[in-house]
Amino acid sequence: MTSSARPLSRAERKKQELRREIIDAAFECFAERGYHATGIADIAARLGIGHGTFYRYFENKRDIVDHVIDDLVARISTALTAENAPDAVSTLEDYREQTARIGESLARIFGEDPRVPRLLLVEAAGIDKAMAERVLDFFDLAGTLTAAYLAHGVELGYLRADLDVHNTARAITGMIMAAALSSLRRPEPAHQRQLSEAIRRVMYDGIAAHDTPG
Amino acid sequence: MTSSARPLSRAERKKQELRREIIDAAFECFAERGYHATGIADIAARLGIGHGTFYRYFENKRDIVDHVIDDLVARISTALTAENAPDAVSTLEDYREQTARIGESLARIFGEDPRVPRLLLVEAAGIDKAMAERVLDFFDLAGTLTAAYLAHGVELGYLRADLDVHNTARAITGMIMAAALSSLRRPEPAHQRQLSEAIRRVMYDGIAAHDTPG
Amino acid sequence: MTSSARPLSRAERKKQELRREIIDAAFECFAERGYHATGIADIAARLGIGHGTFYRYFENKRDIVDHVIDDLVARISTALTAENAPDAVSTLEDYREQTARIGESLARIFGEDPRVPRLLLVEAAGIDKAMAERVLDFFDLAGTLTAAYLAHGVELGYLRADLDVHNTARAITGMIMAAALSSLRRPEPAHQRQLSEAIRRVMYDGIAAHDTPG
Amino acid sequence: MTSSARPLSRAERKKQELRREIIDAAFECFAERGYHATGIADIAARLGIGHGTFYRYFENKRDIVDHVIDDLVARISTALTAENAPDAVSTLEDYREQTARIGESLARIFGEDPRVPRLLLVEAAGIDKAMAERVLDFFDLAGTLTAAYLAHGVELGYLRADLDVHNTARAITGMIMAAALSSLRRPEPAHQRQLSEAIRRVMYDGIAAHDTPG
DNA sequence: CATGAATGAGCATTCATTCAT
DNA sequence: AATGAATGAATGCTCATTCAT
Repeated sequence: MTSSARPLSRAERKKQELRREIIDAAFECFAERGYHATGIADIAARLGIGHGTFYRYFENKRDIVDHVIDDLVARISTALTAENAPDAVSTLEDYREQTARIGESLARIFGEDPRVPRLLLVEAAGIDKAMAERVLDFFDLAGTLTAAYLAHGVELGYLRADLDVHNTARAITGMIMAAALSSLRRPEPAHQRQLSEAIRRVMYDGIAAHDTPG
Repeated sequence: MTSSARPLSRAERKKQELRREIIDAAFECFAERGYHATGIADIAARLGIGHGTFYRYFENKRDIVDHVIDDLVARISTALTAENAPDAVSTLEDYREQTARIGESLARIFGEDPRVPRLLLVEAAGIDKAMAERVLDFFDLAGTLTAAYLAHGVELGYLRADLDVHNTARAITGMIMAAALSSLRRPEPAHQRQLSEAIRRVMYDGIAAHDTPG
Repeated sequence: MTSSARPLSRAERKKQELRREIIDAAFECFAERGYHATGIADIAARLGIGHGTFYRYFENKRDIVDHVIDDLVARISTALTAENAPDAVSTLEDYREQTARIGESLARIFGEDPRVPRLLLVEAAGIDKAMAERVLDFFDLAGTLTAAYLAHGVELGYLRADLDVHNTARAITGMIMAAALSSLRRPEPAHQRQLSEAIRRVMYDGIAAHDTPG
Repeated sequence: MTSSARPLSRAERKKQELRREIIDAAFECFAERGYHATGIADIAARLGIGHGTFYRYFENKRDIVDHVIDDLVARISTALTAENAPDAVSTLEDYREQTARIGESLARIFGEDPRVPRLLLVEAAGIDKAMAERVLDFFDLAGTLTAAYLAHGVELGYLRADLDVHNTARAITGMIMAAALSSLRRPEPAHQRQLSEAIRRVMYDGIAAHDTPG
């Protein structure tokens, strides 16, 4: 899926390795100090390489941050699509379990390394116009994916027939975003679990008292 | 509330006026070009003043952006607390109306001038560590405010007794954030109204089909 | 002819003055060290100004060298056209005197400050493609000017009727160039005078022995 | 003339060959892009060799340009001295023919490949102080050679007895230089021939009308 | 008080050169 | 011998800030 030609020479492999390390170091720097406060020299110094070396692997400062974000988005996408497809479930019960699973996946990704949500939600949008667009694209993508899940549920009848699929998906994406942001200040798994549960309760039960269905 | 001594000399008043204009100009620049891409000269040029003058009113570039954000937060807070207090309602029906009212207020603020959500949600967090904290503070504040509404509803019995007030408030804040972000790309009032409605439907009815209470 | 509005404020005058000084300092640096070996810092240091100041007066390094060359060309043009017009003479005798005068003018310009021919003939062409073109333009211009003198002479009959005006002008320009170059190594006025005389002898008498008219 | 020991091993011969190719590639790069705009990598890339290899054959960038110029000067000298010696002629008629022959040789060299005059007259002098000196040396050399021809003619009586041999030689060199420069913009053989003819007419007939001997 | 000329710290980027493989 | 990955000195340029006028 990833590699095309197997026989990578040793040199080629080392090259790919360093490239990876530069992306990782850049990720760390950008997430910790912020994009604008990070110099190419900082990234290079973190790896103990000359800063000229950086330019053998990436065009310029703007180039690498794209790769860092690509990497993050890919990591998240992979984690999410791994075991959860929109059409993998057929009952509300299954769906609740699936959303719980997805929630856990997200919690793991964002919770394990707070730099992930920090870079994605705090730093990225402020880099420049183009990156802000990318971040908005990312939210749109998340909304579209979520909408697919919802549409499937409506089709199969376990979700409200009059559900505004796209806008509800946006609302849900917003709640996920809130959870990710909240993990920056309250990274404890317990808290994240509770927030995740509260989100699911809102989704399934709403907030109103039982005897007053609205 | 704001001013203490009334008798401002004419000079003093002009000074306050220019100060205001600088804040506004800075807001426009930061929102349009981004904080890092904006120079003090840009702000001054927009007003037709010398850029040295800027420094008679604000310490430095970092200083003014704080004031710009203060200003925004104050504007939003004012709009929200104007006619809506957490304890102003006592039935679910009233509460629905109140949330609708609040939603409209927010839609107006974010929808009227897309630079408001852009600066607050796109630019601000990436400025530096301190500003990122402020943005997170802002979200926490929004959550705390929302929590007060929810707590009032639980107390009066029109909201679920087992509602996780704080985390649900965070989730709701997230949905509002999503709406604000979405206004950047889909500023049409109709769309904003639909999204707002979808959010309220999630809050009151959840997403599940009626005959399957979960 | 030069200035349009008289009432230049004191500040404006100082600005023009510094601009002049920067051009002069750049001329000196470029002529002495060469364009590529000269840093903006060198130019600024020579004037005792901060190197940021440089950029208040000129776009970039490439910008100023254009102004330096403009300046040189203007200085030379002025000196040449001062008292010598192609149609100011009507006999060969007059023409010889005019060429002698022009030769002296050139000798003065190139001889007084060897950095002038050095920058123009040694440094300039190697700066980049665009400047090389400018230098060639300059030679073409010199050729065109010279051609005008020759054409006038042919018309009035004191120069050969079958003179290939344009190519002969190019040849003469070449001899002038040789004289300018030679002034770099043999700047003594006596030598320059002799070379100038030799050039004129070639022009008027050719090199062949009298009794063998070719 | 060039090699001392005959039996060059096969390896040795290949080495010499590559050395040649590097010089040629460097010549092309320097002439086309200019010395400063050419990187060692460009030269190596043109040959398809690693740019580390370059340093096995030449000390550094400055080193090779010396060799490139050496090569050019040698090529030109060879072409000129091939069949034309200062003392090979004894009449003005012969001399005219000889200068025509030399002119044709030069025209061929400069006209065949415009990169030759470009590198020699446009790029070289701007490289650095030392190279500028070399270029001036080259002109001096050309002048000295020409002076030898003239001296021979004076001695044999077919050139003016009062000819200022050295300075006239410089003037003639200047005309040749002008022709070479002109070939950059007007490379058509016809034009070059006309310019060449005009130069010879100046040399032999001067520019004055016949009946006015000056 | 307002101005904008002057400043220089700071940073991205290039490229000749070295050297381990 | 050939290679090209690594290096870091060098430099053009920006822009927030100061201060003399």
